Amino acid sequence: MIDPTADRAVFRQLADLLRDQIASGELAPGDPLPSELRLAQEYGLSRTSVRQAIAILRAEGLINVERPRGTFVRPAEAAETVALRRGDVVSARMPTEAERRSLHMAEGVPVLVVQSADGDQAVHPADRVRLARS
Amino acid sequence: MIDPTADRAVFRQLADLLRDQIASGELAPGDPLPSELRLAQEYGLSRTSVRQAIAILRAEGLINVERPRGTFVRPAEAAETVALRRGDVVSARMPTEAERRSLHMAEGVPVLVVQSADGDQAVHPADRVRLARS
DNA sequence: ACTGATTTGTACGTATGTATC
DNA sequence: CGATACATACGTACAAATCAG
Repeated sequence: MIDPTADRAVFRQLADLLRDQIASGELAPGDPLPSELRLAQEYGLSRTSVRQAIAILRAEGLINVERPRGTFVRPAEAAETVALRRGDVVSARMPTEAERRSLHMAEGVPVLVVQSADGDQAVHPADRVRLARS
Repeated sequence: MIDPTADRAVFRQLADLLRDQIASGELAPGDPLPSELRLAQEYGLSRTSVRQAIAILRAEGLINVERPRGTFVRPAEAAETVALRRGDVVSARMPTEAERRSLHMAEGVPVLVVQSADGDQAVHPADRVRLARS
């Protein structure tokens, strides 16, 4: 399961394991992950290592942590489609803290930045917006 | 400077402080951050708290950690422009571990996903690619 | 070639706080 | 009110890679 003597750090191994369970659907959107304490006991790790594994999945945008209710597989958001206009240039980056708060964004979600020809700039949460070139 | 009695966690306060220094240019691209030990001593924090602050900036894509050389303000990558075609739909998300390795991507960098009308899908590192609608 | 210092990474432990149930 | 679960913050120890001398 998890091999403390392996080259890969144990918290990375745990993150891999949980990521695989999410990817395979064994852990479906909305499902709770086992609590940190349960995971620590089950795999024989410290709670610190479990939290490092969880932190990886948070940064990847795979889970939501609702303190202190638990940790859940993130469900897909309903995405609105925004039309691109002539001369628009699209980029993506992680939001600043301020942007995350003001746009009510979850962790591990990038922003799409649309720079229009006239110099205006729009910033969209990438989990709720997709861009279409008509 | 950092207030242990404040509502905001000390490691978040330190992250704010460093983020501001990067945003203002006081820490310029390529500049090294003080070592974890130096930061811990300077601000009277444990190394654990310093590492949590650093982790935030890593997830935001603001710094590169080169072990054991040090931690540096991330310089901007040279970005190639890719043209969008009729019917393309653009989204962004964090890469999987496998994608990050195969595309040689730094931490805290999203991918741009271009779904073309014929069903093909292209995945681009968001720090090296921008998309243009002609 | 080697040695020691520096720096980040991993992994453990403890204690306490806070919000939910 | 107690149990549960995540958050914060401290500490220790050792590993691994780089660099200076």
